[in-house]
Amino acid sequence: MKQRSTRQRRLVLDAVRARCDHPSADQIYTDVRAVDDKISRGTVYRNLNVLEQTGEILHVKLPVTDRYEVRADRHDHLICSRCHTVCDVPIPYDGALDERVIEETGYLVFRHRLVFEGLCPDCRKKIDKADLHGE
Amino acid sequence: MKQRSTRQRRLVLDAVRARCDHPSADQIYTDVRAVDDKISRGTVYRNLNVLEQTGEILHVKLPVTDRYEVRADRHDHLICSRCHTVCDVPIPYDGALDERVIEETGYLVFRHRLVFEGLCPDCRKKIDKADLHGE
DNA sequence: TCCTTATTAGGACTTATTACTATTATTCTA
DNA sequence: TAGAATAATAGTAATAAGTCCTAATAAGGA
Repeated sequence: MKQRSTRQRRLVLDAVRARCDHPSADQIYTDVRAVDDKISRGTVYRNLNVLEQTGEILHVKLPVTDRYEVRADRHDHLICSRCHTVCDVPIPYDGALDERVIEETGYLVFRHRLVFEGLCPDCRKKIDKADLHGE
Repeated sequence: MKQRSTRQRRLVLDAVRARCDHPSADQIYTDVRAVDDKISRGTVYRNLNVLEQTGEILHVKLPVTDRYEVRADRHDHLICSRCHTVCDVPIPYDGALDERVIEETGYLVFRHRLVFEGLCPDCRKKIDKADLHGE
């Protein structure tokens, strides 16, 4: 089952690369449709999975919905509870945590997913303003 | 909008308390239906949300689906990729991580969610056996 | 160029969850 | 303790995110 290079697959990869944020499958679908309005939803989902398998993109599973990004190395994420913007955390992935859990539990641990929840600087400002107005 | 104590709400809380694992909303729905086959899905979902708001139960958002449990303190989770069993990690919640991310990013961080992915001891055994048989 | 088969479009389907609406029942107050 | 106000309910429809299916298409090796 050797993989073929199709126009649709390239479009999906380009779409993920073109975004600097962490788009959802549906956002990628929308972007790709803007270039080719014949591409089907199933094709986009399947290719996102394929590209994840080959390591070309990263599949970030968030507490809410799945997101994708181009970075292939492991790292943690930060999501704003108000505007739902996602960003990477500038602290390295801590593999020692996985080792520690293996020792403590007897599980075989592949990896962990660490997501911080909070408010981004923009939303903090907006909420402070709203407070002044008695909301 | 003061909250009322209803039979259905108590049933939902009892159902979460009765389980030692991390049931999904649908599992709770099934359990509650076994006691009262008139309770509606919407009521179960709504009450799980209400009980989370009041702090009576904990809402654990996993990379896959949402789960609930009675423990009200923060802690991390471990999910088996094969049988999807969830368990608590016997390592304390690290609040210092949140502080560190606040300093590094300018976000206001409420909390983090840390989920380890791996294989539970049972599934490890089963997979080892399967290997011996050349699967 | 031709053949094999991976991949596709398009739609049906599934699963988890929320929204809607008329009805019921809890709790406050007289 | 009865009656009123309204929170909560059952039941169902609707939505969202993603998977599955099938006949048609096209990539890429011989």
